[in-house]
Amino acid sequence: MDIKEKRRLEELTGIFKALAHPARLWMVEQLFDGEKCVCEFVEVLKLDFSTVSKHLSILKNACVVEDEKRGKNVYYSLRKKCLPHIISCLTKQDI
Amino acid sequence: MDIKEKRRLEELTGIFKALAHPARLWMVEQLFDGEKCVCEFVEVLKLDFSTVSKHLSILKNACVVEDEKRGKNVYYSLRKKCLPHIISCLTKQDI
DNA sequence: ATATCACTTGGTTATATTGCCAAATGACAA
DNA sequence: TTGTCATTTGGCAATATAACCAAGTGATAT
Repeated sequence: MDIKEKRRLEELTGIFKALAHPARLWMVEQLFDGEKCVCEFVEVLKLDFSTVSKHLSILKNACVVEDEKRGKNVYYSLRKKCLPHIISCLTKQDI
Repeated sequence: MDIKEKRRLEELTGIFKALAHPARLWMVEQLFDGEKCVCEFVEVLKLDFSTVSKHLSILKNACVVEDEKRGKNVYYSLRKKCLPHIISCLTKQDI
């Protein structure tokens, strides 16, 4: 296994790691129907602002989501557009 | 968020967790072109037999792979057949 | 300029994951 | 039966992850 292959695997596992937490996966699913700002997540998840922010930065670093600051708020939106399809595949039994 | 929704998220994150390790992801990819026995993985990964076996059991518990004992060997094969497609989607930039 | 709002970053502690070694298991072979 | 091979399980130490609180930042409002 060469260095290039190792980097490919690390990038891919980075995406899976990012999705491998209930709060993060839930937030990703919320983005399926459009952007949300951080405070909207904090309200529902009942986690500390800092915790939610860190979760989102993990998703951002993995290129799963992207952010945009507008006014006082930061809006997150889905970057990996295939995720709704992927999650639907994985949810079905034995496909 | 109700109990059923929590269980759904945990099952899904279980799959992503299983894929969120380079050695496990690599093994999953090896299974794309057919079953392999544990010793074949051990040889290439240069990890302890016990380590590889535990990795495979994580993948099995997440329903990503299945195993079958034949003679002295245990053969693992892919159960989530959509994974080649999923990985190809996630590998492409911004899709 | 100062305050406030909506975050992000740093630091700490609790918990989970990963790796190895050693020991147990289960199938086949002698 | 005794041994060996292929694998799993148990236990432990090292490392990584996740949560909170506190402090920092950067935009708007006063």
